[in-house]
Amino acid sequence: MSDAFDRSEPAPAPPAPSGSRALTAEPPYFKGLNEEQRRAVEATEGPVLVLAGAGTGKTRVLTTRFAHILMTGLARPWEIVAVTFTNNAAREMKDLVAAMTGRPVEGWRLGTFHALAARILRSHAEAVGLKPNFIILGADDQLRLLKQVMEGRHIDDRKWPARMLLGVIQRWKDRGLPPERVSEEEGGAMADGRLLQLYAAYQDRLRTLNAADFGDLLLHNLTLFTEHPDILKDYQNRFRYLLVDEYQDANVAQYLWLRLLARSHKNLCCVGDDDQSIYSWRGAEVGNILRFEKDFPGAEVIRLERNYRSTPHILGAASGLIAHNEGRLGKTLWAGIDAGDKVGVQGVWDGEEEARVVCGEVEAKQRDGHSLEQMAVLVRAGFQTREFEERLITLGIPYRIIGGPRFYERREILDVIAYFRVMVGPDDDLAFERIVNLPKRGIGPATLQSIHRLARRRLVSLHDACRSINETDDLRPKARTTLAALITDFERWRAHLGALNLAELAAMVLAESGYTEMWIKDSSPEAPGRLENLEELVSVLENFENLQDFLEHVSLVMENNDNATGEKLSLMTLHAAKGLEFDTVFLPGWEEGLFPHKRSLDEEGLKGLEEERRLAYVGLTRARRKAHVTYAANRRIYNQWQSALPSRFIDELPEEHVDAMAESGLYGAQGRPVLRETPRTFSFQRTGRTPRRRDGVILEGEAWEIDTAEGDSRFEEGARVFHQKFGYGRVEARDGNKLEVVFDKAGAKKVIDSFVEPA
DNA sequence: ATAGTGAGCCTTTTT
DNA sequence: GGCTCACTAT
Repeated sequence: MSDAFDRSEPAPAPPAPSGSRALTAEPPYFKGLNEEQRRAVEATEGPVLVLAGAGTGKTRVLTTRFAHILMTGLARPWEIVAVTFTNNAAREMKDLVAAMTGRPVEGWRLGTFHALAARILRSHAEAVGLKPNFIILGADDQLRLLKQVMEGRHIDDRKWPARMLLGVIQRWKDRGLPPERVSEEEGGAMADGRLLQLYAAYQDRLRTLNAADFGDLLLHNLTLFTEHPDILKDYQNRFRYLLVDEYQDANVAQYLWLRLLARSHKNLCCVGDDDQSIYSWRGAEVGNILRFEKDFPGAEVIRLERNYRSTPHILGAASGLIAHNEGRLGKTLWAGIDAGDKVGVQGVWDGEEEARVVCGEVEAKQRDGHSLEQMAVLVRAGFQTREFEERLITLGIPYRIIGGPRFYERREILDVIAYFRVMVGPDDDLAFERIVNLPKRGIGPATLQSIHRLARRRLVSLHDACRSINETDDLRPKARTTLAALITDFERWRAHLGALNLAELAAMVLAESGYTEMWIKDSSPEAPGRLENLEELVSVLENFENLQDFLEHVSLVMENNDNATGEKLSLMTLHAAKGLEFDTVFLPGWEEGLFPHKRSLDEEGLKGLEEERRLAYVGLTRARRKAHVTYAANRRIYNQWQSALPSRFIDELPEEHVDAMAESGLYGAQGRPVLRETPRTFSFQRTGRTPRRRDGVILEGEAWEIDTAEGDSRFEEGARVFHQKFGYGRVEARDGNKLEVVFDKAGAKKVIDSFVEPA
């Protein structure tokens, strides 16, 4: 943090009145704001809650407010803190404000909660027992660390999955509770009643490793602020205006953080929508928004209800749906445009047909001149995208998946980063452990354990233990020399740290460690993609001065950017879609069990159901002109066919805003496999809009595949074929509809005829 | 002792 | 279908 630089910047002068605007004192950015929006922008002093329904210009208000504070000289750029939840939102806001004000963005306190908290923590790391260069652990490391701690305490990972325990610990952190503040009972019977101990031990390990996980960033901030009032005071004085986006997503820790920072000046403006609260499972607390007026006495509440996005039919459908929820603040959205199309609701036979129908509709829209950029498929769960992807590939429709595994969560990226981490901080045991046998060096679990023992005995890190391993005869000579060589390698690379630029250094490490070679030799179909990612990583490194900065960037900010170019259809989860909008939105999978998701209902009951309903509300309100809901009677979920009823949410859509579509032929069997002994029990009724299954016959998976083939495969021996997963290959042998194909990359595989297409 | 193979597990949402 | 765990061949 370069405060000296920030503070040396001169205070902004009030905007110079431009010639044409000279008569009206009103700044240009006010143009087009409605009454309420303008009020939300102008009410700069004191606590303000802006209840902004979907599509009511929330982003506009937030950015204009930021610009307004800046341009009127109420505060200098670094005195305004603007917090978002996603990097995307932060970037968007930055761009918009920069465009509005024409000012450079350096020194702005605009970012995600996590990024801002990390920055503060770096400045005062010692106060919470960390060093300023602490590393931020991702999900992967967290889990491994917890597993290690569990192993040390003989807590059975089978009986108490580390994943689950980590979840509980994270919820504690979300509530701002360090181990010493969790009540004894709360741990309950989990982990044989020792979960609380486990939490404490986990935190100890983190500190020893000079590491923080995501939750710690906020948690340590709270500790810092409460134990060091002088530091808090400093930030309270510095941060004169606080702006918060998506307040309904804030967890308790984030709420406390805001409350501490806003305590003296109270200039806190939170924008949110209780109807779009969809993150309770990761600790978000709708109560925050419902309690705002109580928490901040004298708060002004401004409602934005004029919707600028969707047609009345879409709004009507969404409003009718969300009205089934209790305990909301209540808003009445209204639109000023023509009615538009009703929400389409369509039942289909199974997931495959659903993908066909939706993608067919996409093609039709495209032919009518609609841009793929303006269409999106929003699913409940990640796995649903697969069927769509397959269909889109077949049809040759370009698409992008938003969300999905983050760039930095990919295996190869984590591996390389682990190399870097060991270079920067040799004591980073987690990173060291990750790469010590990567590529394979013959250092197996047994050898690793000896190293652990030695490290513990001498109270040094794994890296240092290896360095002195030659003094002992714990290990076989072979392992010893390998390890010695690895340590030497690291020392050599480390020596180049200041001299070479990062990209060069990375290339060197990748080559000399044998890591790149490992993937070159790998014949799996993913290998080429991984190599590409490695190249991308190296090129990203060009932009960084030192590894520290890069590692921070990677763990907090870095996103997928491999799909930036070209016009594409967007595929994403409903969660990922929040804040976005499209002309046309497809909402597949509206079935009981999937949406609302069974697990949500099982675990959270009515609360879970209401959150699912809000998710449906979010989905519908993403659409500007048209929303298509579909549901399938049968779905294959990990290789098992399951039948399902249409989602209750479909029944909750007001009839007058819905158009139930039943295309003849959709249910006809022509061109489709005829299923033996499995009469079609799912029929669409033209009159009612909620078709129901008449009985519960379940479709067998085997019948499906066998009956797909009419006879022998359509492929000749020797034919070139393409498989979505394995790539290109050559048919070697046939057996009915089964083919034996030797793939160029993936080797010989037996595949079903229908899974490949002519190359 | 390690690496490669096969069986059985789960599978929402993510900064 | 992916991941972890256990077994077997080297």
